[in-house]
Amino acid sequence: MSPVPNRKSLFHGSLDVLVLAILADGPQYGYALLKKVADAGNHELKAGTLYPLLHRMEADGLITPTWEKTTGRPRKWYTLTPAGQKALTKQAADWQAALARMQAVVLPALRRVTRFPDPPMNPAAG
Amino acid sequence: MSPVPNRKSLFHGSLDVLVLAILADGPQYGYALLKKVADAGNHELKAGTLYPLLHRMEADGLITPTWEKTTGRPRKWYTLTPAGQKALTKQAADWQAALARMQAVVLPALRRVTRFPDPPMNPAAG
DNA sequence: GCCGATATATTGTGCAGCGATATATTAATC
DNA sequence: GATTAATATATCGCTGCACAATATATCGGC
Repeated sequence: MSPVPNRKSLFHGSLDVLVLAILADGPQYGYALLKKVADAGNHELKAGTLYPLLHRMEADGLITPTWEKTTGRPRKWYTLTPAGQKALTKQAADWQAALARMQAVVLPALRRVTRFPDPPMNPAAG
Repeated sequence: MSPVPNRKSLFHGSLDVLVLAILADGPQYGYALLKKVADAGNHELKAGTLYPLLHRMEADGLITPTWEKTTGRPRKWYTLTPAGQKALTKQAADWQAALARMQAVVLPALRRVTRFPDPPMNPAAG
């Protein structure tokens, strides 16, 4: 296990959930993940972000690597372990809960502001 | 304006959206925000996080302060400016979009993993 | 006088995410 | 055969968010 992370921020670790979720669909190698996430229109995942993240997840036993020798540079395929599936279940559920609470505040506010974009200065106008 | 922030991470700035959204409902002072967020079951907002955040938003002209002299320590009420409303509109909309893309990946994966929590080792069982 | 609650604020630290860079392999282009 | 581009993994240093710790101020209750 890597040292206890300080992931306290509201949606810190959402990248972990994203990667775990993709791997739940089947093994992937890093470069393919980069392209996949970029193509899906999701927040562009950078190589300098992904590879350390994969190493962390591997160190935590959530994913396990297999080298594939193809033409060109060899690919490192990552497979979700049972521990990884468990982590995905928990983290994704936590994420859903946090999301719901967040949405309960944001959606009404968004509606309110969208409906009244620039409230009049004149109190008689209300 | 403060120098261009490096807010690139997936849901970085979600705290900003949360605070802006609450302020869209009416002016609040810092300590009340702390209690409000904690009571709402949302990720507990810490004083060491909130006050610098409020100062940043004030410096960016998104909110404007008014001191209230009450019994006890004076309160600093923050009101959403028109610029703040505009920022909320945009940031919350961006947030919704990012969310939808994220959910499109996470929800199916969560269902899949929940339905097959521990796939059998025996290939003949498939 | 002291403690606890209320209330704002600053300082130092940990670390996630990123830009920049390095490295390896192959195919295409010059 | 040198150069470029695409594929593919990896590391290092920087920035800035969020937090713990701490300081400060005012009031009420003991």
